[in-house]
Amino acid sequence: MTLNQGFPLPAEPDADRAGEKRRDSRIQVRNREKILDAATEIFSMYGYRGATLDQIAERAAMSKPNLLYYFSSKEKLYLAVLRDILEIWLQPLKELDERESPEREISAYIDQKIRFSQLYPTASRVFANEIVAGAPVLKPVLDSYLRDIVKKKARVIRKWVKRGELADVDPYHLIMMIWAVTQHYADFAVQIDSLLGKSLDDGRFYNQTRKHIKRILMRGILK
Amino acid sequence: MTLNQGFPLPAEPDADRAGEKRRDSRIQVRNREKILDAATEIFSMYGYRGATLDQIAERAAMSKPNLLYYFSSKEKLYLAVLRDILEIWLQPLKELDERESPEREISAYIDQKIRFSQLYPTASRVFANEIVAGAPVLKPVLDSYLRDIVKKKARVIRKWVKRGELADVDPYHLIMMIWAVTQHYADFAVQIDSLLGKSLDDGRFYNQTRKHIKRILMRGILK
DNA sequence: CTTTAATTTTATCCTTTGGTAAAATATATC
DNA sequence: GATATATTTTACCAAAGGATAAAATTAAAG
Repeated sequence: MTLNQGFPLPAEPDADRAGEKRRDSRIQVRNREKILDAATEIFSMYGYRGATLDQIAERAAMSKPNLLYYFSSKEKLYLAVLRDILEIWLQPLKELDERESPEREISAYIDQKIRFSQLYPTASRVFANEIVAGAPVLKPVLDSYLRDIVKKKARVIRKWVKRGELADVDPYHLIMMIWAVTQHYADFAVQIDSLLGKSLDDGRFYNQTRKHIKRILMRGILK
Repeated sequence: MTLNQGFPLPAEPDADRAGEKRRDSRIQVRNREKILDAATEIFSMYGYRGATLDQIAERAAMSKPNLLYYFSSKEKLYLAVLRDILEIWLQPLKELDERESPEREISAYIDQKIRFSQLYPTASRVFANEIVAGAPVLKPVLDSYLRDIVKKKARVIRKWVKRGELADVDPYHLIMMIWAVTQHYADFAVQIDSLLGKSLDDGRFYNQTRKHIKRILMRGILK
């Protein structure tokens, strides 16, 4: 739950978070959260450049200067949003454990990823937007932090393959395939709604989707 | 090659395309194309709202008013770009033929989709942007045109299942899985570049990706 | 209750942005 | 090569957008 732990996005030594004077009052916490939620939604629809502080302020039910009292610039606000998202986005991958069976571990990983799509679809879209845009902000993180984690986990998968517990798949492609499929249900939710009239909010559909993805993928990679 | 044929996006009866006077001169054709290319790139990075006509004009190496001489508004330009993209985006799906084997047809479909990602990554990103943003412009098309095509093709897949040539997969989920995986390589190209230092431009990587996706998916769905 | 500090509002600034008008230049047609 | 037409440039404009200043209000501390 604790955000920003040893995290590669600079932890703003700015007026925003620092000051070190009085620790966040009740009202601070509440308003920050309101703003972050509103920002996530607006950024998810319009991307960084397309979003406006007016829209965000309106959705957070406060004036623009008031918003700027909490986050001193649009950029800082965007960074704060991304930081929160990346943290929860990465968590599941870290948990892949080579000592367990690939069947169990990969299955659990898919579960967690699709869960994320269900719980935080807008967050997923902000992330998608940032990456599709060429990751102007997150590039350094992708190049260092993410790269390292994925490399480590690729090794785990390769070990499973060597042990003969998994078909001969490329670890990187497998990981990306899982990302692609699970995130698709959040990022392209409108399209899915157009075609099926369903969303992951619908518990039945959620489970059907989850099982279907797992069935095909697991069949595809298990020996 | 002919764009906009029986196509659901209104075919601007505007000054832009119409006039009916002189059919597009050489210079018209050339400049329109230059603008569309530039617009595709800028829209792919910033989305509709985030993109500016100044940027597009600059990339097209002409002045903003000059650009507006060819496309009378930002919105019309965006529509023109989307129209072109959607046409080529949809084409492959239409070709799924129930008289052929699912093995052959789905394999060919995946090939075409990944090819699109290789040839038109920026176009794919414009499309992704539009959908992630909630399809403000394309929603009507998704709800009608796309919906119909997909429904028709879902029937084809179901037929294969009934004939016992395919495992018992849900046709919609299968189609979306293919979309998700193939488009991922264009839409999230930066991420892939960060992790692997590769892109679909690299012929070797392109083929490896193509085969890998197909291997896992086909194994997952064939009987 | 004051007094001090935190929060919110109002007014305003400067830049960017989509778009227009009209003049200037190039291209085509007779 | 003159005349009409198409294209490009230059000069603007009004609205939107990120940001700041300072006044007004509210909450906290003693």
